[in-house]
Amino acid sequence: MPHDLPKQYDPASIEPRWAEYWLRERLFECPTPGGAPAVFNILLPPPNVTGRMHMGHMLEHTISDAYVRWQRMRGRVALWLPGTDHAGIATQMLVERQLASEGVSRRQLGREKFVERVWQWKEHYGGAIVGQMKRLGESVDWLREYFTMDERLSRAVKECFVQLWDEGLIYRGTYMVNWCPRCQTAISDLEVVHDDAIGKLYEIRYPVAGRNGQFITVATTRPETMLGDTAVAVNPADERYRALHGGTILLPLAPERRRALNGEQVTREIPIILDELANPEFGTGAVKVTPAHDPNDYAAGKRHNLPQIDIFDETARVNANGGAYAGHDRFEARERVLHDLEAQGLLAGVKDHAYSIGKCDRCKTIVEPRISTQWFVAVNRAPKSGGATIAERAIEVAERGEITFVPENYKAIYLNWMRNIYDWCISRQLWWGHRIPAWHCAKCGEITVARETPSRCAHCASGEIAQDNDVLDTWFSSGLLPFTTFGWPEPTRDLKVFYPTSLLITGFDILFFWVARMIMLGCRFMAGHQQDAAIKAASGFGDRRDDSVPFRQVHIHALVRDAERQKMSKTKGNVLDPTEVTNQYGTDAVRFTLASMAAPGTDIAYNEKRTEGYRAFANKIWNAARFLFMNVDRAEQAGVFRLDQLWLGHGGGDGDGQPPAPPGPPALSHFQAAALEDRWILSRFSRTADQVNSSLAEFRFHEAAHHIYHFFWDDFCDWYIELLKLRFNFEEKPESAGAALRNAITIFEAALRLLSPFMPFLTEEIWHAIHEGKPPVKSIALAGYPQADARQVDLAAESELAIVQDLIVSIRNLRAELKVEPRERVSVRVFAGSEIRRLFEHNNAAIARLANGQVTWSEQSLSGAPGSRSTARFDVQLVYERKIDVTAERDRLTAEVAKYEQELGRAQAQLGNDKFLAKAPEHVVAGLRARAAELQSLLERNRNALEALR
RNA sequence: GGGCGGUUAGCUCAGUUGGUUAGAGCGCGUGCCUUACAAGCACGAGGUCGCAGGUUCGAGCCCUGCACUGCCCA
Repeated sequence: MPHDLPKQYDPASIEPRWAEYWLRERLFECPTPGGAPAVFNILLPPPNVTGRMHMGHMLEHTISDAYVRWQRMRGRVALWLPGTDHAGIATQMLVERQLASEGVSRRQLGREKFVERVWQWKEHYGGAIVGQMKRLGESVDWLREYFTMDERLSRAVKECFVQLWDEGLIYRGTYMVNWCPRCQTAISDLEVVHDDAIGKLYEIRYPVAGRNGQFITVATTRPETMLGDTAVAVNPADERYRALHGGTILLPLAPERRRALNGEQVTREIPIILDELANPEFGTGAVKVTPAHDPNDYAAGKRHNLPQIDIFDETARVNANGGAYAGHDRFEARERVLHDLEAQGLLAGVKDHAYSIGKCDRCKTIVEPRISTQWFVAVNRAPKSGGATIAERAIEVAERGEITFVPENYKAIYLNWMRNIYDWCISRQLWWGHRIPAWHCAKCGEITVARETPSRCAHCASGEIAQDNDVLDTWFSSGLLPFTTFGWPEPTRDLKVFYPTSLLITGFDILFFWVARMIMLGCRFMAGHQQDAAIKAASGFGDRRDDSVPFRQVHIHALVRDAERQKMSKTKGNVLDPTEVTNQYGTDAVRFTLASMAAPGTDIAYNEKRTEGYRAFANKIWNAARFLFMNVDRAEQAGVFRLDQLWLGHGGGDGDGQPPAPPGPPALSHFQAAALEDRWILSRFSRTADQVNSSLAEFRFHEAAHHIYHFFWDDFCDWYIELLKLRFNFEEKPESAGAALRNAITIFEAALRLLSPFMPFLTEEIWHAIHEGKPPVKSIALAGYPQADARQVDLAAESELAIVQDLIVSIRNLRAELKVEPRERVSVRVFAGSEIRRLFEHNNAAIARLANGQVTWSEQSLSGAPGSRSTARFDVQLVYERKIDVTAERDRLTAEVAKYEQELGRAQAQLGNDKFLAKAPEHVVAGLRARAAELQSLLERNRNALEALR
C-alpha cells in the first residue's frame, strides 16, 4: 500500500480484495487439532438453502464472527462451522411454484423426478447466502461446509430414527394434528402462528329430538363443521339445560349416510352430553362437538366415545361426508351452510367475536385441525432401556447449569416451554427431505424400521413391503447437527475435540424449534460422551460435568427492527437488504453498527444514521493512518526512521509476529514512555484492552464496541495525535521525533488488532500497509489480541493528563465565550498550587498549541477576575480586552453556584449522619469527604466570581 | 388465561452484586476550510430515571401497588 492514501476511506475498493484473499489463503480452515489446545467452536445456525441474507442474519453473523475472531486472536483453536439447511417445506414450495409456471404439478412429475428436480434447483440456485457470507469475509471453515441432505448426514439421521424407534421413543399413531391444506402436510405446534382476528360467533338452533318445537342453541365460530358434529355439550352444572340431560338432537343439514327404508334421508341424531367443554359463561352455554375438526372437541369425543366424522379432504374441501356440500371449499361451505340455516329459520344470531386463529408459519393458510396418522417423538416417555425421558434430561441440563443462557432470562422461558411440552409430530407429507426409514407390510400390517432398505418384513418375512411416504421434519435433522457434523455415529477425534460445542449464537425465534430440539436430541444421543479432558479444561469448561449437551452456552441475540421499531416485513416494505447497506457504507460500518447496538436483551432499532456515524469512524481511522504515513515519509526523508526496521528484532510480546497470541501480558516492546502523554496513552490502551476483553467474554458487544470507539477517536486521535504533532519535528529533533512516531505507530498497530474482530477489512488493509506489505503473519486475524497489562496502567499519568486537558478545555471555553478568533493567540494567566503549576510548566507547549494560549503565572487566586474560570485545582483567566456578556455570565454562575450548593448540602447532610459513617464502606466515605472539600472550594470561587459581577 | 420483559435527554438506547457528579450515538445551537480527516475540529444546551408508597445511612437499580406498553405460549 502506497503512503499517499486517498483522503476518504473507500470500502468498496478494498473489501472484495481481502475477502478473496482470506478465502484463497484458507486462513480460517480448522483442521482437527492434535494435543490438548484450548478450543473454541461454534455452529452457524444453518440458513435455509433457499434464503438470502437479511438483517437478522447480518447481526447474527456479525457478532458470531467478531466473537470467533476474538477467540482466534487470543489463541484458541477456533472453528466456526458453516452449512445450509434443506428447508423441507420452503424449498418444496419454491420448486413447485417453478413447476407450476411450466404447467406441471408435482404429482404429475412423480416423486423421484420431483426430488431430482429439487436437487437441480439446489445445485443451480441454492445457497445464495453462502456467496454473500464469502463476500462479507465471515471467518468460517469452508472446508467443513455441509448441507443437511448430504449423504453422510442423512445416514446419521436414519441412525437416530432407528435408535429412537428401538427405544420406544418414536411411535406412529392417529391423532389430531395441525394440517396445512395448502402445503398438504401435517405441521408441528410450533409451525402454527396465531393471529388475532375478528370473526363472527354464530348461534344455531338445533331441534331437540322428540320435543317438537324445542331447540337448543349452540354458539360456534365455524358453522360449516356442524356437518361433522357428533354431539352437543352442556356443562353438567348449568341449570338451564338440566331438563335436556340425556336427550338427543336432530342435526340440521347433515345427512346421515344411511337412508331410511322408504328411501328418505334420515337426519343424524346426536346426543346431548355433559362435559366441562361447555362453558356456561361463553355464548349460549351449549356447544356443538366436532371431534374430527377441533382439538378440544377431539378430547371431549375421546371422553365420551363419540364417532369422528371427517368432513374435509386434504385440501380442506368438503368430502362425501358433507352430503350436499361436498366439493366446496371450507369457506364456501360456511356461506352455504349459513344460507341454508337462515332459510330454515335456524340461525338465531350473529355476533362479532375476537379470537385467535392458527395459520401455517410458511404460507399463512389457516390451519385445519385434522385427524391423521403421523409419526411422533415421545418426549415424556422413558426409553425402553430405562432412564430419564427426553424432556427430563433437557430440563435437567439447563437447571444444573450444564448449559448456560445469555441473557439469563431465556433459561426461564426455555424451562417453562420444556416443562409443558407435548409429543413432537415429526412426519411431513412432503417429498423433499429425509424419508422416514420405515416400511409397511401389506401382508401383516406391521412396520419394519431399518438403517438399510429391507427386502422383507421383519415380522412376517413377506416381501410385500413399501417405504413410508412421509419425510422427517426439517428440525429433526437440524437438531442433530452438533454431533452429526463431527462424524457421529463414528467415534471420531472431532467429536472428542469439538463436542460439546462451546457456544451457540442464535435468535429467540428458534429457541424452541431448534435450540430446544438440539438439547433434547444431543443429550439423548451423546449420553455418556466425554470430551477430551485436557481440551475441555484448557478451553475453560473443566468445571462442567455433563458432556452430552450440544453446547455449553447459548447466546440469544436480539431482533433487528427498523428505525421506528417496527418488525421488518416484506408486506410492510420496510425490509433493509444488508447487501445494499454494506455496499453503501462498507461492511465494517454495518458490522460496527450492529455490534454497538447489540445490548443483550434489547431489540435493535436499526438506524442508518448510526451506520453513517460508524462509516465516519472508519474514515477517522483511515485518516489517522494517512497522517501517520505522512510522517513516516517525512521521517524517512530526514533519515531518522525506517518503518520496515520498526518491526525487526523485536520478538515476542503482544503477538508481534507470533500467532497465536502468547497467553502472557503483552509488552508493546517498541513503545518508550518518554512523555506524560506516552504514559497516559499506554495506560488508556491497556485499560481499554481489559474492558474490551471482559465485555466480549460476557457477550456485551455494545460495550466492547463503545470502548474501542472511544479509545480510537477521543483518546488516540483527539488527544494523543494532537499532542504528538508537537514532537514530530524530524529536522530539528530527530531522535525524540522518531521515538514519538514509533510510539504512535506501535499503539496504533495494537489498537488495530483490538478493533479487527469488529472491522476486519479496514484493519487488515492498514495493518498490511503498516508492515510494508511484509506482515509477520498472513493476516491481522491471525495476530495476537491485545491483553491488559497491569504494568502499563498508570493512574497518575491518567489523572495528570486529565488536569492538563481540563486546563485546555477551560481556556477553549473562555475563548468561545469571549468570542476570540480561533487563530488569535491569547495570553492566559493561571493560578495553581506548586505541584499543578509544575505539571502545567512541563506541558506548556501542549497547552500553547491545543488552546492557542500563552500561559503566565499568577501568584494569587483569580477567582472573580473578569474572564476567568475556576476549577477545584486551578484558576484560569483569559487576558482579553473584550468585555464578557455580563448577563450571560451571571446566569451561568448563578446556576453553577446553585448546583454546587445543592450537592454540597446533600454531601454534608450525609457526612453528618452517624449511621452513614458507621455503615458505608470506607472508600465511599473518603470519596464523599474529598468531593465535599472540592465542592466547598468550587462554591467559594464561583461565589467570588458572581460577587465580582455585581 | 400462563410465562417473560420494557418505561432513563428531542430520537434510538447503555447504565454489571444499591455508593461520590446518570452516559453514548444521532439530532439541536454557536464558531471554525487550524497543513490526517467538513464522513472533520472546538465549545455548548438538553434528564424531578412512568406514577405512588416502602426497605436502606444511601435507590435509576431492591420490594409492593398502579398506569401504559412489547413479546412468547395456550
